Amino acid sequence: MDSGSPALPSSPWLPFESRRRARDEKREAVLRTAVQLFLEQGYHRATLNDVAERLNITKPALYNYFRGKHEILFECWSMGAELVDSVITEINAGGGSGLTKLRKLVHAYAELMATDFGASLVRFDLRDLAEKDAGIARAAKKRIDATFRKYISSGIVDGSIKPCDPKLAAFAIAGALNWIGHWYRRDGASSPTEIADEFTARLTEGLAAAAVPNRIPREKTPSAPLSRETRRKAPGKKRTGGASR
Amino acid sequence: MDSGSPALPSSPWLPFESRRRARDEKREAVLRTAVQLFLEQGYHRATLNDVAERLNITKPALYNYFRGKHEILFECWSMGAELVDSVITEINAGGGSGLTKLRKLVHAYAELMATDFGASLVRFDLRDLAEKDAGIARAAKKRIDATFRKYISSGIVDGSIKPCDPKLAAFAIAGALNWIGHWYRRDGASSPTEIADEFTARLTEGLAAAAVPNRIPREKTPSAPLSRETRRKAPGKKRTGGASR
DNA sequence: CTGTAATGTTACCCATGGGTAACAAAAAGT
DNA sequence: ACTTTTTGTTACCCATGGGTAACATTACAG
Repeated sequence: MDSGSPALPSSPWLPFESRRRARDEKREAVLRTAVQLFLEQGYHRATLNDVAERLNITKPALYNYFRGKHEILFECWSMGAELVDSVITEINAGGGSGLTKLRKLVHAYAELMATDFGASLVRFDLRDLAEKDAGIARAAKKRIDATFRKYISSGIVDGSIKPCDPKLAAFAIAGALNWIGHWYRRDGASSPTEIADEFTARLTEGLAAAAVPNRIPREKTPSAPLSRETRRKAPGKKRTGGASR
Repeated sequence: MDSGSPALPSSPWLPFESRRRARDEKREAVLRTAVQLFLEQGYHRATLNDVAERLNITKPALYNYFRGKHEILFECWSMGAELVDSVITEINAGGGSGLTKLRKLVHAYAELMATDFGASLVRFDLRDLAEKDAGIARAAKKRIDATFRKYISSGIVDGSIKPCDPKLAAFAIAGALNWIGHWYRRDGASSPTEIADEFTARLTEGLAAAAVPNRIPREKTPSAPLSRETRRKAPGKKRTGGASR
């Protein structure tokens, strides 16, 4: 009975004692635990009781923070989407040819797929979302896809990428990247960085107009996909009024 | 009551009349309908009642042909696996460099992903299978992955493919291909053949050791991925004894 | 202290859907 | 014809798990 280990993703609810700390930290703790469980067991097999149990609370307590299971799923998915969005924003801010931007995107996206929230982006089934949320998700996916195509197209224009069908090329690249979310294991042979490096080379060398140095030119690529502070949410309460998100 | 359209994948059970025909045809009809429903709604949302309804029968009738829902899922998955296996067998029988074989595989696999049973291969969650079946499925996946790696490795040896990490290269290629199963729509802009041609070029030109003609050399590539007769099952009764499969 | 809001808990409800039992009606033997 | 097997049907069972109600507890304002 007393044996249970202290729950892997450190839980703000210590078994039976001090229960303080801010609301948002708890919300996030729920999401971290949920995304992990959804990934390892699948959304339908993972129950809210499971999620609650890992957090040392009971199912109804979850309803203090979320409307229901689908909302948890959606917010997990959103976390991943925000990560991608900030990656894109960062790349758009910088300069470079179409090929350069594409390589940055491939590299950062590959690393993202090795994270829980990143993987949730491609392993969760949009059909499990409420119709409204599914719409948002579809739109986000479309934006991401459009970005791949845009980089490729502009690369063709500026001469850094050889002519090809941007749509299918984008599908091929995104597919290879998304698949990482399905096979990557933390205890596997390759580290996220190694994978990202190799994929960046492999997926773009066929597109490069001329023979170019293989490795991604590390102009300023940070080791982490993005700076920590970029993705914070509005921390305001909730509970009162709008379901806006 | 009489209005219902005749159900898209022609059903051997006509609404309320002649019920003849062989057992196996019915089994296959169940699988065709099931795979379609599982793909369009997802395994957990698609109910056996749904499946039965589309076939003009009722749920318990399905149990004349299958042990339960997971068996149906597994057999759908198996259909896809058999298709891939026969593709591989065919390629292995033929000759050619590592690169040539890889291209054939990419081409055939791409076309397969545009079929229901092919897509089921990558869109069904192995965790929904019984542990025994899941083992079989994992083994099959491993064989397929091994084949990709083998072609790449042998291509490196025979000089047709430039040196690279066969494992990651195989993941990248398989990922791009598998993703087709997620985005391909019959009513989309690109036909399966177009997709297969483009992917064959796109995914292998970066690997080719020298500049080579882009398009796949159509030595003998049949338009259909494989000959119809290759994949028939043991048609014997069942019911008595062995659960062997 | 004391009232109120925030957060938990225990004890339920109940829709869903896989699976089964018991029976009906064709097909197939004999 | 008659039994027997195959293949359906109708009518159930019941485990699961999301969601809710009612109550307990703690934090904090005043």
